[in-house]
Amino acid sequence: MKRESKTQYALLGILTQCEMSGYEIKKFIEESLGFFWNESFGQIYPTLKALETDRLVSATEIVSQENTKSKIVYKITKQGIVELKKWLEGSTSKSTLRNEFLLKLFFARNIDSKKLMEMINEEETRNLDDLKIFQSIKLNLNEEHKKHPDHRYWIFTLDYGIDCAKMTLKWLSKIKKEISNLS
Amino acid sequence: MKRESKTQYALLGILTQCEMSGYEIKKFIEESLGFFWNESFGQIYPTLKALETDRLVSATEIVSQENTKSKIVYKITKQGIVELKKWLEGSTSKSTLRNEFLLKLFFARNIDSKKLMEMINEEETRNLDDLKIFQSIKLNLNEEHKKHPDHRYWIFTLDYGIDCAKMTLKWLSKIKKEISNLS
DNA sequence: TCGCCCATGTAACCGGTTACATGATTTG
DNA sequence: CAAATCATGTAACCGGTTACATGGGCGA
Repeated sequence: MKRESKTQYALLGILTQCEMSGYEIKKFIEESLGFFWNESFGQIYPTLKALETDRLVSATEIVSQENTKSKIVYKITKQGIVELKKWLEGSTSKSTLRNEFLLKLFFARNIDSKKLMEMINEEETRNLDDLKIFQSIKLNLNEEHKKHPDHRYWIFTLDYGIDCAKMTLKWLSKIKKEISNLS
Repeated sequence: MKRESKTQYALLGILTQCEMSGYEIKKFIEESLGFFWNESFGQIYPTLKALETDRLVSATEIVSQENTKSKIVYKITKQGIVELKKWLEGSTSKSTLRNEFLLKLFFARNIDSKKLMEMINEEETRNLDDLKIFQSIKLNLNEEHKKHPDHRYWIFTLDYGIDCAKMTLKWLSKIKKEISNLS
Protein backbone atom coordinates (compact mmCIF):
# COMPACT_ATOMS: atom_id res chain seq x y z
CA MET A 1 0.00 0.00 0.00
CA LYS A 2 1.50 3.27 -1.07
CA ARG A 3 0.96 6.57 0.62
CA GLU A 4 0.27 9.69 -1.34
CA SER A 5 0.59 13.13 0.10
CA LYS A 6 -2.56 15.24 0.22
CA THR A 7 -0.55 18.44 0.15
CA GLN A 8 -0.88 18.68 -3.64
CA TYR A 9 -4.67 18.48 -3.42
CA ALA A 10 -4.84 21.05 -0.65
CA LEU A 11 -2.86 23.44 -2.87
CA LEU A 12 -4.97 22.70 -5.95
CA GLY A 13 -8.12 23.24 -3.91
CA ILE A 14 -6.90 26.56 -2.60
CA LEU A 15 -5.97 27.67 -6.11
CA THR A 16 -9.60 27.24 -7.21
CA GLN A 17 -10.14 30.48 -5.27
CA CYS A 18 -7.80 32.61 -7.33
CA GLU A 19 -4.16 32.61 -8.35
CA MET A 20 -1.82 32.91 -5.43
CA SER A 21 1.84 32.82 -4.48
CA GLY A 22 3.28 30.26 -2.11
CA TYR A 23 3.41 32.83 0.61
CA GLU A 24 -0.22 33.80 0.10
CA ILE A 25 -1.23 30.13 0.14
CA LYS A 26 0.46 29.74 3.52
CA LYS A 27 -1.45 32.69 4.90
CA PHE A 28 -4.72 31.43 3.45
CA ILE A 29 -4.20 28.05 5.11
CA GLU A 30 -3.45 29.63 8.47
CA GLU A 31 -6.49 31.84 8.33
CA SER A 32 -9.01 29.39 6.90
CA LEU A 33 -7.98 25.76 7.26
CA GLY A 34 -5.77 26.22 10.28
CA PHE A 35 -7.85 24.19 12.67
CA PHE A 36 -7.99 21.06 10.52
CA TRP A 37 -5.12 21.38 8.08
CA ASN A 38 -1.64 22.88 7.88
CA GLU A 39 1.32 23.04 5.58
CA SER A 40 4.83 24.38 6.02
CA PHE A 41 6.87 26.34 3.47
CA GLY A 42 9.12 23.31 3.20
CA GLN A 43 6.16 21.48 1.66
CA ILE A 44 4.44 24.29 -0.21
CA TYR A 45 7.26 25.58 -2.43
CA PRO A 46 8.56 22.21 -3.67
CA THR A 47 5.00 20.93 -4.19
CA LEU A 48 4.09 23.99 -6.27
CA LYS A 49 7.11 23.32 -8.49
CA ALA A 50 6.14 19.68 -8.85
CA LEU A 51 2.57 20.66 -9.74
CA GLU A 52 3.95 23.00 -12.37
CA THR A 53 6.10 20.35 -14.02
CA ASP A 54 3.01 18.12 -14.06
CA ARG A 55 1.12 20.99 -15.76
CA LEU A 56 -1.52 21.01 -13.02
CA VAL A 57 -0.75 24.65 -12.27
CA SER A 58 0.90 27.39 -14.30
CA ALA A 59 3.33 29.90 -12.84
CA THR A 60 3.60 33.59 -13.65
CA GLU A 61 6.15 35.94 -12.23
CA ILE A 62 4.70 39.25 -11.14
CA VAL A 63 7.57 41.70 -11.38
CA SER A 64 8.23 44.26 -8.72
CA GLN A 65 6.15 47.43 -9.09
CA GLU A 66 5.91 50.40 -6.84
CA ASN A 67 4.37 49.27 -3.58
CA THR A 68 4.60 45.58 -4.49
CA LYS A 69 7.39 43.08 -4.42
CA SER A 70 7.99 40.52 -7.13
CA LYS A 71 6.35 37.18 -6.57
CA ILE A 72 5.43 34.03 -8.44
CA VAL A 73 1.71 33.38 -8.64
CA TYR A 74 0.27 30.00 -9.48
CA LYS A 75 -2.95 29.34 -11.35
CA ILE A 76 -4.74 26.01 -11.55
CA THR A 77 -5.01 24.53 -15.05
CA LYS A 78 -7.84 22.47 -16.57
CA GLN A 79 -5.87 19.30 -15.93
CA GLY A 80 -5.36 20.53 -12.39
CA ILE A 81 -9.10 20.77 -11.87
CA VAL A 82 -9.52 17.29 -13.32
CA GLU A 83 -6.99 15.89 -10.85
CA LEU A 84 -8.54 17.80 -7.97
CA LYS A 85 -11.98 16.36 -8.77
CA LYS A 86 -10.57 12.84 -8.97
CA TRP A 87 -9.32 13.19 -5.42
CA LEU A 88 -12.44 14.97 -4.17
CA GLU A 89 -14.71 12.26 -5.52
CA GLY A 90 -12.43 9.39 -4.57
CA SER A 91 -12.42 7.55 -1.28
CA THR A 92 -11.50 9.39 1.89
CA SER A 93 -8.99 7.75 4.17
CA LYS A 94 -9.41 8.40 7.85
CA SER A 95 -6.50 10.37 9.21
CA THR A 96 -4.20 8.91 11.82
CA LEU A 97 -5.13 10.91 14.84
CA ARG A 98 -2.88 11.39 17.80
CA ASN A 99 -4.35 13.25 20.72
CA GLU A 100 -1.78 13.84 23.42
CA PHE A 101 -4.33 15.15 25.90
CA LEU A 102 -6.44 11.99 25.65
CA LEU A 103 -3.29 9.87 25.95
CA LYS A 104 -2.36 11.63 29.16
CA LEU A 105 -5.90 11.35 30.48
CA PHE A 106 -5.80 7.62 29.77
CA PHE A 107 -2.77 7.36 32.07
CA ALA A 108 -4.08 9.94 34.54
CA ARG A 109 -3.89 7.59 37.53
CA ASN A 110 -0.19 8.50 37.60
CA ILE A 111 -0.85 12.24 37.73
CA ASP A 112 -1.04 14.20 40.93
CA SER A 113 -4.68 15.27 41.32
CA LYS A 114 -3.87 18.96 41.54
CA LYS A 115 -1.79 18.81 38.37
CA LEU A 116 -4.57 16.87 36.67
CA MET A 117 -7.03 19.63 37.41
CA GLU A 118 -4.59 22.20 36.05
CA MET A 119 -4.19 20.14 32.92
CA ILE A 120 -7.94 19.96 32.39
CA ASN A 121 -8.34 23.67 33.06
CA GLU A 122 -5.72 24.43 30.44
CA GLU A 123 -7.56 22.28 27.95
CA GLU A 124 -10.74 24.14 28.85
CA THR A 125 -9.08 27.51 28.21
CA ARG A 126 -7.70 26.30 24.91
CA ASN A 127 -11.13 25.20 23.74
CA LEU A 128 -12.80 28.36 24.97
CA ASP A 129 -10.27 30.43 23.05
CA ASP A 130 -10.83 28.35 19.93
CA LEU A 131 -14.58 28.71 20.26
CA LYS A 132 -14.36 32.49 20.50
CA ILE A 133 -12.11 32.66 17.44
CA PHE A 134 -14.40 30.40 15.41
CA GLN A 135 -17.44 32.44 16.36
CA SER A 136 -15.82 35.72 15.40
CA ILE A 137 -14.67 34.24 12.09
CA LYS A 138 -18.22 33.08 11.44
CA LEU A 139 -19.59 36.55 12.11
CA ASN A 140 -17.05 38.07 9.77
CA LEU A 141 -17.74 35.43 7.10
CA ASN A 142 -21.49 36.12 7.22
CA GLU A 143 -20.94 39.85 7.00
CA GLU A 144 -18.21 40.14 4.41
CA HIS A 145 -18.23 37.02 2.30
CA LYS A 146 -21.90 36.07 2.10
CA LYS A 147 -21.79 36.09 -1.69
CA HIS A 148 -18.61 34.04 -2.01
CA PRO A 149 -19.26 30.81 -3.96
CA ASP A 150 -17.60 28.75 -1.24
CA HIS A 151 -19.35 30.51 1.63
CA ARG A 152 -21.66 27.67 2.66
CA TYR A 153 -18.85 25.12 2.69
CA TRP A 154 -16.69 27.40 4.75
CA ILE A 155 -19.55 27.75 7.22
CA PHE A 156 -19.96 23.98 7.32
CA THR A 157 -16.36 23.38 8.33
CA LEU A 158 -16.44 26.27 10.75
CA ASP A 159 -19.60 24.91 12.35
CA TYR A 160 -17.79 21.65 12.86
CA GLY A 161 -15.09 23.49 14.76
CA ILE A 162 -17.68 25.31 16.84
CA ASP A 163 -19.69 22.17 17.63
CA CYS A 164 -16.50 20.31 18.42
CA ALA A 165 -15.28 22.95 20.86
CA LYS A 166 -18.69 23.14 22.58
CA MET A 167 -18.89 19.39 22.93
CA THR A 168 -15.38 19.23 24.33
CA LEU A 169 -16.17 21.94 26.86
CA LYS A 170 -19.24 20.05 28.08
CA TRP A 171 -17.25 16.84 28.32
CA LEU A 172 -14.45 18.58 30.20
CA SER A 173 -16.80 20.07 32.76
CA LYS A 174 -18.38 16.64 33.21
CA ILE A 175 -15.07 14.92 33.93
CA LYS A 176 -14.03 17.78 36.21
CA LYS A 177 -17.11 17.20 38.35
CA GLU A 178 -16.50 13.46 38.50
CA ILE A 179 -12.88 13.92 39.45
CA SER A 180 -13.63 16.41 42.22
CA ASN A 181 -16.49 14.28 43.57
CA LEU A 182 -14.49 11.10 43.87
CA SER A 183 -10.96 12.09 44.72
CA MET B 1 12.70 23.88 18.60
CA LYS B 2 13.27 20.17 18.85
CA ARG B 3 10.66 17.56 18.44
CA GLU B 4 10.42 14.62 20.75
CA SER B 5 8.50 11.50 19.99
CA LYS B 6 5.65 10.64 22.34
CA THR B 7 5.93 6.96 21.47
CA GLN B 8 8.21 6.34 24.45
CA TYR B 9 5.66 7.84 26.85
CA ALA B 10 2.82 5.88 25.33
CA LEU B 11 4.80 2.69 25.92
CA LEU B 12 5.79 3.68 29.46
CA GLY B 13 2.16 4.52 30.21
CA ILE B 14 0.97 1.17 28.92
CA LEU B 15 3.59 -0.64 30.97
CA THR B 16 2.13 0.84 34.16
CA GLN B 17 -0.64 -1.75 33.59
CA CYS B 18 1.58 -4.79 33.77
CA GLU B 19 4.64 -6.16 32.06
CA MET B 20 4.07 -6.83 28.40
CA SER B 21 5.83 -7.86 25.23
CA GLY B 22 6.01 -5.63 22.16
CA TYR B 23 3.36 -7.73 20.50
CA GLU B 24 1.03 -7.44 23.46
CA ILE B 25 1.57 -3.69 23.61
CA LYS B 26 0.49 -3.42 19.98
CA LYS B 27 -2.70 -5.34 20.70
CA PHE B 28 -3.40 -3.25 23.78
CA ILE B 29 -3.06 -0.07 21.75
CA GLU B 30 -5.40 -1.32 19.05
CA GLU B 31 -8.01 -2.37 21.56
CA SER B 32 -7.86 0.56 23.95
CA LEU B 33 -6.20 3.65 22.47
CA GLY B 34 -6.99 2.89 18.85
CA PHE B 35 -9.30 5.81 18.26
CA PHE B 36 -6.86 8.48 19.45
CA TRP B 37 -3.45 6.85 19.29
CA ASN B 38 -1.56 4.27 17.28
CA GLU B 39 1.88 2.79 16.96
CA SER B 40 3.42 0.40 14.45
CA PHE B 41 5.83 -2.46 15.17
CA GLY B 42 8.47 -0.43 13.39
CA GLN B 43 8.23 2.05 16.25
CA ILE B 44 7.44 -0.23 19.16
CA TYR B 45 10.36 -2.67 19.02
CA PRO B 46 13.17 -0.15 18.54
CA THR B 47 11.64 2.18 21.15
CA LEU B 48 11.46 -0.65 23.70
CA LYS B 49 15.16 -1.35 23.14
CA ALA B 50 16.00 2.33 23.53
CA LEU B 51 13.96 2.50 26.75
CA GLU B 52 15.87 -0.52 28.02
CA THR B 53 19.29 1.03 27.36
CA ASP B 54 18.02 4.15 29.17
CA ARG B 55 17.01 1.88 32.09
CA LEU B 56 13.42 3.11 31.94
CA VAL B 57 12.21 -0.44 31.39
CA SER B 58 13.74 -3.83 32.12
CA ALA B 59 13.48 -6.78 29.80
CA THR B 60 12.96 -10.42 30.72
CA GLU B 61 12.84 -13.29 28.31
CA ILE B 62 10.05 -15.73 28.98
CA VAL B 63 11.24 -19.02 27.58
CA SER B 64 8.99 -21.28 25.61
CA GLN B 65 6.86 -23.53 27.76
CA GLU B 66 4.13 -25.92 26.82
CA ASN B 67 1.29 -23.84 25.36
CA THR B 68 3.33 -20.64 25.27
CA LYS B 69 5.92 -19.23 22.92
CA SER B 70 9.02 -17.47 24.07
CA LYS B 71 8.69 -13.74 24.28
CA ILE B 72 10.43 -10.75 25.78
CA VAL B 73 8.38 -8.91 28.35
CA TYR B 74 9.18 -5.39 29.46
CA LYS B 75 8.58 -3.94 32.90
CA ILE B 76 8.66 -0.26 33.78
CA THR B 77 11.38 0.74 36.27
CA LYS B 78 11.27 3.37 38.99
CA GLN B 79 13.15 5.77 36.75
CA GLY B 80 10.66 4.93 34.02
CA ILE B 81 7.80 6.03 36.24
CA VAL B 82 9.67 9.22 37.07
CA GLU B 83 10.12 10.02 33.36
CA LEU B 84 6.49 9.16 32.65
CA LYS B 85 5.29 11.53 35.35
CA LYS B 86 7.53 14.30 34.04
CA TRP B 87 5.81 14.03 30.68
CA LEU B 88 2.34 13.61 32.17
CA GLU B 89 2.69 16.72 34.31
CA GLY B 90 4.48 18.76 31.65
CA SER B 91 2.84 20.92 29.04
CA THR B 92 0.66 19.31 26.40
CA SER B 93 1.28 20.31 22.81
CA LYS B 94 -1.72 20.36 20.56
CA SER B 95 -1.41 17.73 17.87
CA THR B 96 -1.20 18.69 14.23
CA LEU B 97 -4.55 17.57 12.99
CA ARG B 98 -5.27 16.76 9.38
CA ASN B 99 -8.84 15.95 8.56
CA GLU B 100 -9.20 14.89 4.94
CA PHE B 101 -13.00 14.89 5.11
CA LEU B 102 -13.12 18.52 6.26
CA LEU B 103 -10.58 19.48 3.61
CA LYS B 104 -12.75 17.97 0.91
CA LEU B 105 -15.84 19.63 2.34
CA PHE B 106 -14.05 22.96 2.27
CA PHE B 107 -13.56 22.51 -1.49
CA ALA B 108 -16.97 20.90 -2.01
CA ARG B 109 -18.09 23.43 -4.62
CA ASN B 110 -16.04 21.37 -7.05
CA ILE B 111 -17.81 18.12 -6.17
CA ASP B 112 -20.81 16.81 -8.08
CA SER B 113 -23.79 17.10 -5.71
CA LYS B 114 -24.68 13.42 -5.90
CA LYS B 115 -21.11 12.41 -5.08
CA LEU B 116 -21.07 14.91 -2.23
CA MET B 117 -24.11 13.26 -0.70
CA GLU B 118 -22.48 9.86 -1.03
CA MET B 119 -19.37 11.21 0.66
CA ILE B 120 -21.39 12.56 3.57
CA ASN B 121 -23.35 9.33 3.88
CA GLU B 122 -20.13 7.36 4.06
CA GLU B 123 -18.90 9.64 6.83
CA GLU B 124 -22.20 9.11 8.62
CA THR B 125 -21.82 5.33 8.40
CA ARG B 126 -18.26 5.52 9.67
CA ASN B 127 -19.33 7.55 12.69
CA LEU B 128 -22.31 5.33 13.39
CA ASP B 129 -20.07 2.27 13.33
CA ASP B 130 -17.59 3.96 15.66
CA LEU B 131 -20.37 4.95 18.04
CA LYS B 132 -21.66 1.39 18.25
CA ILE B 133 -18.19 0.03 18.92
CA PHE B 134 -17.51 2.64 21.63
CA GLN B 135 -20.81 1.91 23.33
CA SER B 136 -20.21 -1.83 23.36
CA ILE B 137 -16.71 -1.30 24.74
CA LYS B 138 -18.17 0.89 27.46
CA LEU B 139 -20.70 -1.78 28.41
CA ASN B 140 -17.97 -4.38 28.58
CA LEU B 141 -15.72 -2.08 30.57
CA ASN B 142 -18.44 -1.41 33.13
CA GLU B 143 -19.20 -5.10 33.46
CA GLU B 144 -15.77 -6.67 33.51
CA HIS B 145 -13.28 -4.04 34.60
CA LYS B 146 -15.21 -1.93 37.09
CA LYS B 147 -12.53 -2.52 39.73
CA HIS B 148 -9.57 -1.74 37.50
CA PRO B 149 -7.57 1.22 38.90
CA ASP B 150 -7.67 2.95 35.53
CA HIS B 151 -11.35 2.29 34.94
CA ARG B 152 -12.59 5.85 35.37
CA TYR B 153 -9.94 7.31 33.05
CA TRP B 154 -10.71 4.72 30.41
CA ILE B 155 -14.37 5.71 30.64
CA PHE B 156 -13.43 9.39 30.31
CA THR B 157 -11.57 8.86 27.05
CA LEU B 158 -14.26 6.53 25.78
CA ASP B 159 -16.94 9.08 26.59
CA TYR B 160 -15.02 11.57 24.54
CA GLY B 161 -15.18 9.21 21.58
CA ILE B 162 -18.90 8.69 22.12
CA ASP B 163 -19.69 12.39 22.48
CA CYS B 164 -17.53 13.17 19.47
CA ALA B 165 -19.29 10.63 17.27
CA LYS B 166 -22.73 11.83 18.40
CA MET B 167 -21.83 15.47 17.76
CA THR B 168 -20.46 14.61 14.33
CA LEU B 169 -23.62 12.70 13.43
CA LYS B 170 -25.78 15.67 14.38
CA TRP B 171 -23.61 18.03 12.40
CA LEU B 172 -23.64 15.73 9.38
CA SER B 173 -27.44 15.50 9.36
CA LYS B 174 -27.60 19.28 9.64
CA ILE B 175 -25.37 19.88 6.63
CA LYS B 176 -27.21 17.17 4.68
CA LYS B 177 -30.46 19.06 5.16
CA GLU B 178 -28.92 22.34 4.12
CA ILE B 179 -27.36 20.83 1.03
CA SER B 180 -30.58 19.15 -0.08
CA ASN B 181 -32.64 22.29 0.60
CA LEU B 182 -30.46 24.62 -1.40
CA SER B 183 -29.10 22.61 -4.31
C1' DT C 1 18.83 51.79 12.30
C1' DC C 2 16.26 48.06 14.15
C1' DG C 3 12.87 44.98 13.77
C1' DC C 4 9.09 43.23 11.28
C1' DC C 5 6.64 41.61 7.29
C1' DC C 6 6.95 40.07 2.46
C1' DA C 7 8.83 36.44 -0.40
C1' DT C 8 11.36 32.18 -1.95
C1' DG C 9 13.90 28.51 -1.21
C1' DT C 10 16.49 24.26 0.56
C1' DA C 11 19.24 20.88 3.34
C1' DA C 12 19.24 18.29 7.37
C1' DC C 13 16.78 15.85 10.12
C1' DC C 14 13.18 13.17 12.29
C1' DG C 15 9.20 10.36 13.08
C1' DG C 16 6.64 7.00 11.31
C1' DT C 17 4.85 3.49 7.93
C1' DT C 18 5.42 -0.18 4.81
C1' DA C 19 7.09 -4.16 3.42
C1' DC C 20 9.61 -7.63 4.14
C1' DA C 21 12.02 -11.76 6.57
C1' DT C 22 11.90 -15.44 9.92
C1' DG C 23 9.86 -19.09 12.39
C1' DA C 24 6.83 -21.33 15.84
C1' DT C 25 2.22 -22.75 17.08
C1' DT C 26 -2.62 -23.13 16.73
C1' DT C 27 -6.98 -23.83 14.41
C1' DG C 28 -10.13 -25.15 10.80
C1' DC D 1 -2.33 -29.17 5.11
C1' DA D 2 -3.33 -24.45 4.78
C1' DA D 3 -4.31 -20.38 6.96
C1' DA D 4 -4.27 -17.62 10.83
C1' DT D 5 -2.10 -15.94 14.89
C1' DC D 6 1.91 -15.32 17.89
C1' DA D 7 6.30 -13.10 18.05
C1' DT D 8 10.44 -10.20 16.80
C1' DG D 9 12.80 -7.52 14.02
C1' DT D 10 14.71 -4.25 10.34
C1' DA D 11 15.73 -1.65 5.97
C1' DA D 12 13.85 1.36 2.74
C1' DC D 13 11.20 4.84 2.11
C1' DC D 14 8.29 8.87 2.62
C1' DG D 15 6.14 12.93 4.38
C1' DG D 16 6.83 16.68 6.98
C1' DT D 17 9.14 20.08 10.12
C1' DT D 18 12.89 22.87 11.45
C1' DA D 19 16.28 25.77 10.73
C1' DC D 20 18.62 28.23 8.03
C1' DA D 21 19.92 31.60 4.06
C1' DT D 22 18.85 35.50 1.16
C1' DG D 23 17.08 39.97 0.19
C1' DG D 24 13.79 43.89 -0.44
C1' DG D 25 10.44 47.16 1.63
C1' DC D 26 8.38 49.63 5.35
C1' DG D 27 7.27 51.70 9.73
C1' DA D 28 8.77 53.19 14.48
